[in-house]
Amino acid sequence: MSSNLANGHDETLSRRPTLADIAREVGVSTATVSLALSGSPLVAKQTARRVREAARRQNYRPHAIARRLSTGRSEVMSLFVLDGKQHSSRWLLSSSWMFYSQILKGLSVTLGQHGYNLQLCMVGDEVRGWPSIIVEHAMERGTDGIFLLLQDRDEYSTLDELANLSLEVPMVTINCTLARTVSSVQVSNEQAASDVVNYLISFGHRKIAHIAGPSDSFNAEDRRAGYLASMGKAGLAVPDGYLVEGDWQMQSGYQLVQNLMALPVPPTAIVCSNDHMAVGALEALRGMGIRVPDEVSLVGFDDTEISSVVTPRLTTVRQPLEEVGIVAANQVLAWDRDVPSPAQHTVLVPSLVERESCKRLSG
Amino acid sequence: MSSNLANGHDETLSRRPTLADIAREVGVSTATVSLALSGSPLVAKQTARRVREAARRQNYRPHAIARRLSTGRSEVMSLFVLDGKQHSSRWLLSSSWMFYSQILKGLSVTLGQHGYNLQLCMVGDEVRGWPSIIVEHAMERGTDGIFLLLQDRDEYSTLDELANLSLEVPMVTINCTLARTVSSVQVSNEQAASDVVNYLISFGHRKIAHIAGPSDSFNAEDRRAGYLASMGKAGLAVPDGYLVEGDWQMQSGYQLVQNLMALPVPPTAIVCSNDHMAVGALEALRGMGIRVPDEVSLVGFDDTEISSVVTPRLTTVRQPLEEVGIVAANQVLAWDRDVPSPAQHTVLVPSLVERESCKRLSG
DNA sequence: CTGTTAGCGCGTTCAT
DNA sequence: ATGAACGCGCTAACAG
Repeated sequence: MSSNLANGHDETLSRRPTLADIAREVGVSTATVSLALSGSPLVAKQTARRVREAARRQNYRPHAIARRLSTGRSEVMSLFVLDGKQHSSRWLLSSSWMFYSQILKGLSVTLGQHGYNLQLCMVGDEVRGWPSIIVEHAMERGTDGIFLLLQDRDEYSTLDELANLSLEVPMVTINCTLARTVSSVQVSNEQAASDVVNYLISFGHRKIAHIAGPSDSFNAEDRRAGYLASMGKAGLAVPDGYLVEGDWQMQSGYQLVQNLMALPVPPTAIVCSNDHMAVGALEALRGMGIRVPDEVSLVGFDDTEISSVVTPRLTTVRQPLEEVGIVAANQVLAWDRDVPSPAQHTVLVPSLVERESCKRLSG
Repeated sequence: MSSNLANGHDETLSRRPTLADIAREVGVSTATVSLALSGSPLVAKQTARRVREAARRQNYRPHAIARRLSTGRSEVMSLFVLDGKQHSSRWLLSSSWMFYSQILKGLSVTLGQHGYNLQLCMVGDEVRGWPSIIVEHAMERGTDGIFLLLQDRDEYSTLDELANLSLEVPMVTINCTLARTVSSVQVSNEQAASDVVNYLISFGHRKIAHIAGPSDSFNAEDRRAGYLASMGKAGLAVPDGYLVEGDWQMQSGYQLVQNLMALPVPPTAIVCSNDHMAVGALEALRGMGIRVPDEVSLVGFDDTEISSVVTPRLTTVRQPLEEVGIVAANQVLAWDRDVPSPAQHTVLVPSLVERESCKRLSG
């Protein structure tokens, strides 16, 4: 019945209670209190109960930082999102975020279940030398694990700097493989693109074009490679002008598709490296009076929300991104327990989402 | 020219160098080293140089956790994203993420500039008693500031628990005001909705309906209030059936607009509480052969990407979300410097994005 | 200018 | 079953 709510123990004490305070009240030592509160069987039931009560009465909370110093575990994992060297407006691209968000969820939840906090560090264009930032974090022991979410190819020097430097902290790259020695988790965009082309081929298409993404993007390159692989394997030619490069934005899809259709032999199917460019293409085609999918089949990538909003609804590729986060989390968690586990490289498979923008070629 | 790269100092020493190690090499005390490395003017230029060199040679990094324990600052701020009591699929809602992402950027960048790390904690439906999680974080001194991103109204008990409990850590709620005593940053959704209605009135509309969001959402309620306020102020009636409630999803907009148009006196303009429902409404109207904006004007909310993709492009409301993050960050940073600053409540104003889905009523 | 010393709060021996 | 003592690595207050 103390009138002092904030601090049940009747002392003029603005500072937070520590193990010593509660030890004093119960009349035992700090060691006993520590053991009791962590549920050790070494302490007598009776004592443990009294300790817990005192702790509650004093509104005691362990000091996380002190615990971390003592145990040597920071209880924190860090996610570095490298936003590439693009315009800083890149962060606002919905396509980037539908990407980040699901991975974030996977990481956050999985790590949370294991008692880790997730630190988010967005590194934008403005920050030169991001590797040093990461190294610093790791070496200051502010983190027990590092996730590196990369979108764009970067200078090799920086990559190596990171791969070679032994951080003594588990690290996994997400969305790409930096080096054989550094664990990674990614989705096989190459296979996805390949599947898409095969799908179109099974619909009787032979004149298949590709609107790729920027060549410094990992995903764009993989998708391009998958496209080329399937075309080659099927013995289909890729005429001049069939493989063009956009910048992810709708506008570029809008313009590039016009070049495509102006070709001597225009394609009957177009694989776009993301949904936005596909939607741009869709609009341009509509403007040109070319019907989708009757005259041209169209495929997007990412299964963004817009792909199910446009008319016709866009056939696209969905990536299991939440699982990417979960797998990545589990990889560093594994490293954390039995030290230096060898690098693992996980590749998850995407799935084709069939909607209305593709049609079997009649005749 | 040591052959031991990992540890320039020639000792069989796998552990990381500490202040003591480098102090020993230079022949000064740890205190001097500490001061020198933090660039204190109290130390002789000569000594400082030698210290820096030794530090570099030994590849020394300060131990962040030790520093934090010593200084009492955790160097961390925490963002709690409360995902409401909805289906856990809520996290995947793009509309939520276009919301989160911009705020995240504002927070992350601003805090980073001040030497703080951002911890992200997603609290979903599955976690009962989220307030205790937050309290725990705060009381364990694992964080120097708390951001609370709330979407849905929650039980009052939990709110009060948080508002009353003095955390001794600055806290600001984002997107709503929990209590007068707790700082907050938000966008005036009420004014936004009000502006929208006035805009439609200025176009000659008088029969204006509203498809609201779920009533347990802060934003939905504010928008509904703004709608009612402007209607009332203009002396316009809100007939039975003109105010309906959806669930944010396209599907609900699709269905509700059909009820609206089946009314004895159907509206000539409809304010939807988000873009998704507006797009759903758009599709339904198209299906019913009702042209937008010629026969019915339509307004969305959020300026989601889809709003500029559909035909006609949707007039909507944009919120300055990145600025919300920046302001929130600055508020806790201010608190952090000169302690207990009084609660501040900032309200930012949204802006109407005029596109093609509204038309002046002719006649 | 520099060294000494005392915490910071907790976990963890090793005695008893 | 419990207590005393030490270590984690750094900063801060004071002494010289």
